[in-house]
Amino acid sequence: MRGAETRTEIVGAADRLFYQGGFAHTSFADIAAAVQIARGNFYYHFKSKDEILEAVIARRLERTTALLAQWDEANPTPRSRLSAFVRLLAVNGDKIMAYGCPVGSLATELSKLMHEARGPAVALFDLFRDWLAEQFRALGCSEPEAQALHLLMRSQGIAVLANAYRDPAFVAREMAAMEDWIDAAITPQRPAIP
Amino acid sequence: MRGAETRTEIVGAADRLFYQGGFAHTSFADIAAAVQIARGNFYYHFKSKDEILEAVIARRLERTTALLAQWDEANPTPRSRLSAFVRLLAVNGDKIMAYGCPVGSLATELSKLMHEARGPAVALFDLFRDWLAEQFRALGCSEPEAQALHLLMRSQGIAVLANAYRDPAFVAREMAAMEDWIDAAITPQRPAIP
DNA sequence: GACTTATTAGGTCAATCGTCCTAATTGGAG
DNA sequence: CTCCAATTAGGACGATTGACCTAATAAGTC
Repeated sequence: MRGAETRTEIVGAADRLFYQGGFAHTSFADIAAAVQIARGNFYYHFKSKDEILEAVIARRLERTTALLAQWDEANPTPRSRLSAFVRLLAVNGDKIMAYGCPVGSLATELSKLMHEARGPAVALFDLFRDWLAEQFRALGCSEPEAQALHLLMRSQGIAVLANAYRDPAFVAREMAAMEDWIDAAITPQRPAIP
Repeated sequence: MRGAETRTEIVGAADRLFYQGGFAHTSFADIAAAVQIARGNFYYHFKSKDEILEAVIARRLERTTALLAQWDEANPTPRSRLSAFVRLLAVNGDKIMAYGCPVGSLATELSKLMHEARGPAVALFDLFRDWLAEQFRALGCSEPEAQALHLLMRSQGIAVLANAYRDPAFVAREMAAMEDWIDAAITPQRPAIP
């Protein structure tokens, strides 16, 4: 059963390298060097590079699902759960400033490559969107899905500019603005996205 | 002087291809096919692929500067100029849904490649940021640069999600939300980013 | 029209890419 | 211990990459 471990190591290294350097720019040689494995050995575990990408996306889907479940556990109220989402920008602040958002940058790259895995990559967005919408719905908001996409939109915009300018103050300021927007959005008298 | 025309054609084709398929994924063969030119001939006009990228960024800086000047001309008030910025999301809607934002996606890619042209690419953001800040300053806002970055952030977030979901309704909704935010931001009694 | 420069065409280069194949090695089952 | 399957190591493949070189051509200039 050593094979399964190797496969996991490959997917883990590929995940990290795809995030840091992009999918197209990461070669088998790069992954092989990271895992300390022979190059040809990849094809015992994966038939092609695209198959590694599939596995990486599957891994991210699993880990994201687990993260959202953990947020559900750790936060009793929908409002505090939304804050957990906002705080992710601070938790991963350094990585985001160095490499951008793993979800957004992968989806954008696969779109440009016209890669068939674009759909599965966008499914990562779906996880966050549906989870966020669930929180807004629990808070009695009128348009939970639109509000979820709005939060997702802001997090993506923050990630892109954080990566471009690498300014922690900007991230902190926009995180606070997100919190303010949430508070305003869940106040009944103000209906939609202000 | 045919040489200058050829160079312009090369840069124009490279600009489009870099946008549509990304910088790393676009080969000399791709550009050559687009311009109908011999591959080896590139090196008369450019010493390397990186030099083509420099020229593409320079071209984008020029064209963006011209666009902003045109917005200044066409719009008498700072408020209407801000709307011109928002409308860009609709004007380029189809391209954004297909390829994302040319500025954001290039900056993100060059960041991952650790390419030296990342700085010049981010300078494209500077043009928009400074121009937006000028409008907020003219409107007597207290933090024009932060507000400029906020608008830039929103446009980037919209571009990423528009590219991911390809949903025109989402873009239209968020454009309207941007306009509402601007109106609230330039109302004196409400200070900063709400 | 001769001459010189600017421009282009076409071919070659080593390096690297993803892919594939086969022999060696490992490790558990009988 | 033996044997068989699982796993790994290592090299070779054709294709493509960015880069470079040189000869042919076009375009002015005198």
